[in-house]
Amino acid sequence: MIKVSKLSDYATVLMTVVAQSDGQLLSAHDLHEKTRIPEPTVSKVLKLLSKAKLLDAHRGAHGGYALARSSIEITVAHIVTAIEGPIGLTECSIHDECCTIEPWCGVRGNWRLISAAVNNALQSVSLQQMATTALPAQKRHEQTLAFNAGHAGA
Amino acid sequence: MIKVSKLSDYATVLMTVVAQSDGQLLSAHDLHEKTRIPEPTVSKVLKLLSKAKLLDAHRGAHGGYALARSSIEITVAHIVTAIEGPIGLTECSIHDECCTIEPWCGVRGNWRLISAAVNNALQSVSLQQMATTALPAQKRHEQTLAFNAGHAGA
DNA sequence: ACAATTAGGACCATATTCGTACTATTTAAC
DNA sequence: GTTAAATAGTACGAATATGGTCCTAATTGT
Repeated sequence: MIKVSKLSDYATVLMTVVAQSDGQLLSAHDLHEKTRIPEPTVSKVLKLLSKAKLLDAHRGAHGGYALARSSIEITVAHIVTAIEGPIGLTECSIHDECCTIEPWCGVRGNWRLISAAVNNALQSVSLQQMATTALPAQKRHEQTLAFNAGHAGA
Repeated sequence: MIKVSKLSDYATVLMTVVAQSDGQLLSAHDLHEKTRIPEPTVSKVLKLLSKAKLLDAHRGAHGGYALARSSIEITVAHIVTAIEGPIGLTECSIHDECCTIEPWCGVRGNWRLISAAVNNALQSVSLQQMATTALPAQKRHEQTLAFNAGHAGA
């Protein structure tokens, strides 16, 4: 199975919750309580998201995290990249270093193109869309709901 | 980095070579020589591809493998699925079993949609396209070259 | 000053992946 | 019929990646 790491998955959950908090600061502890993700792990993920400038961190008493940009401008691709680094399906899609079979390999160019297509798929979903469809129904209908239209054709 | 396993990568290389052999049987040993992938590993991958009915296996002396279907009908998605099982970016995209945070998780539906989009990207590239663009230039121009047009918009 | 909070590492247990090896089965050629 | 060449299936070990935890330092509101 092609998969994103568990940490990336957690990251989307956490970002979604932050996006739903209307700019209020949420600490690692708060987010642990809301998501039940183990607290040290929450902390680790938040640090990575902050380092990638997707979250603003506020230290000290009553500190916490908030979105660094509007949820419309943040995509799933940003989140995954923050945790795992550049998106590519094979090593050679990202680095030029040859693998051991490189001189006999004719498919490298193809993998680069496929990786780009996957990247597009992830870029086509914004955090706002994630946060909206993750909301209970009564809140959801108040917001734009272009999710399916947005990426069904990808 | 989101990635397919090395074995899946090998599988695309091997399938590409088989596709370029005009229906002639190729043994695991032949393919090892053409690709420099370690022979036991070649053998393992071929078994998986055969089990998935992407290759026909012929046992016995002068046996080997050939495509089970036309290279137009085989996609990268088929190959990756043969090696790694169903394509999904998170566990919950494929299985309904809840993960530990399931009751607090609002993003599962979104991951299913994103996984479907990625799946589409992989389905949009046929083995024929891989094999064609992987060929040396003089052979390549004799064949259809719709690769870029085929998935650039995905 | 103190308490609450993030920053940045280091660390370990576990799971996964990759490559290999072994045995059984099938089939063509002689 | 015997032999050689090939795949089928399974099991296994080493290397690697991942997930989760913990510790110390730095920052900031009360």
